[in-house]
Amino acid sequence: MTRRRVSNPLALAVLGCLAERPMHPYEISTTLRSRGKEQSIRLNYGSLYSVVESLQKHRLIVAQETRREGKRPERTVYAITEEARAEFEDWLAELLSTPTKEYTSLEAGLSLAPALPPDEVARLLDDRCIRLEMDRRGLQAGHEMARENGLPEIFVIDSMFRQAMLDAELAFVGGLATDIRSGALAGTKGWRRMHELFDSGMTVEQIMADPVGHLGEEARAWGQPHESE
Amino acid sequence: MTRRRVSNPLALAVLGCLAERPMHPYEISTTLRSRGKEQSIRLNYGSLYSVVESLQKHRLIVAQETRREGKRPERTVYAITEEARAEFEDWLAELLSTPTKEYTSLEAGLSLAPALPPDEVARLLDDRCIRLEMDRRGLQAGHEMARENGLPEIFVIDSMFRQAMLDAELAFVGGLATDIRSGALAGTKGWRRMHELFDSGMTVEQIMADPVGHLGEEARAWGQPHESE
DNA sequence: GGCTGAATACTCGGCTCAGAGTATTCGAGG
DNA sequence: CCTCGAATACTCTGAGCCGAGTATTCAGCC
Repeated sequence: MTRRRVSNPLALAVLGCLAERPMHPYEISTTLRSRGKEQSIRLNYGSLYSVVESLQKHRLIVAQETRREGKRPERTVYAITEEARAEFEDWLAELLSTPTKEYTSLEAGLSLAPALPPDEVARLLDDRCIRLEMDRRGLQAGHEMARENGLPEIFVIDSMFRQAMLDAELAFVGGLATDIRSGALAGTKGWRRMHELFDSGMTVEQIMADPVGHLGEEARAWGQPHESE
Repeated sequence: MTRRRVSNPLALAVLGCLAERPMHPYEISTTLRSRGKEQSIRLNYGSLYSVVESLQKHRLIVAQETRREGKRPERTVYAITEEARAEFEDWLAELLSTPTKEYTSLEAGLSLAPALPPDEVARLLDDRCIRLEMDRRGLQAGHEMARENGLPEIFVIDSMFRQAMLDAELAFVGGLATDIRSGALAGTKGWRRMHELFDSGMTVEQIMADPVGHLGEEARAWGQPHESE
């Protein structure tokens, strides 16, 4: 049991919608989309309907009426329960106040980066910078449009956060590419030497049998596991 | 089909290990842990074994031998295929060069934050800052320890990235809490007024029937969906 | 008045993933 | 020499998630 009865953030958004007024699932999805929330909360039909069902099972929402309009498929309108209003606020408060470890793909990539030669990594990171800058311009344009439409910052705060993170990533990645090329990043010399040895047909095992001999004094501690807690 | 035959980043780490030498799954897991990669790549047994099976199914790794040592459970040693070496490098290059949209829980929280009153949000964000600073100290300590052990920066670059992101989050969240309290964040006045009306028993629907009347001139555009692409 | 494409409103099956549980062996300490 | 906990090496099951697919209606346009 993952602490919360229902753990998908989409469920929180559903509760948020139903806290305003009863709706049927499809209406929830269009509401969320029209408010731009699907940028911040993963939304797709499969998850939506299973989340709704799960919320219902846990009595956080109740089916209010099932009716059909004309010959359209029938729609079930759900309402939030009193208990769930408290749950909603509590959960939202937790999201805001409590950081949780999140795994990003760049982090995964960086952790394995030494497997590629340094200059290639630098080139790939430059590539990334270009793409990040494009994304950034997109976000920026969205903010300008929001402002022109009189939509205040608080309603696009999630997007502003994304932009701040994007800026930080841009700064880090750009700096890293530079430091790899200049050698300012500690360990780059050994890293480069290692790939030269690979190119001349050596294997990791051969090199690691005598790191200092092959890579120089700086490689003395490389074999050792880095504990930390 | 999600582009890559196997999409879990753990699979990439597995290929990375097997690129060094053949191993059995449990050895892969201990290797990854001893190198601190489980901080950057989600690793647990269930996923490890299903990822290995999936890699095998797609002929990216092959079972080399199955042997038992004493009465220990038998272990299957896997080796990487030539094809998979290329796949590994290509995938890793993609991770580094191509940003992908990632959903974070804070972003989800921020997108729904207007549902709580501004002063409570500011308080929650202060809380978050405290916790972020604790996490930051932990990372910092890890880096100092790594340096003392002679482990160069390139081998903890993923952790340094995490720290950079953490710093950016800290700056954003701290600034946001301040701006909410000072009113420097556009829309805060209406946001606060709205919760005062809630407290006096009004519903979202009643307010939204006449936003300007209830919230003032700045709320003219609030009902409208914010398109942007 | 018939066609087309967008919008409405879901359903379904397969795949991934988590993580608790199991069974054995080894080493240290009393 | 016996026990107890840590390490070894997985297995299993159910929950969650995805997104392509389905079926219908409606508005616009020639």
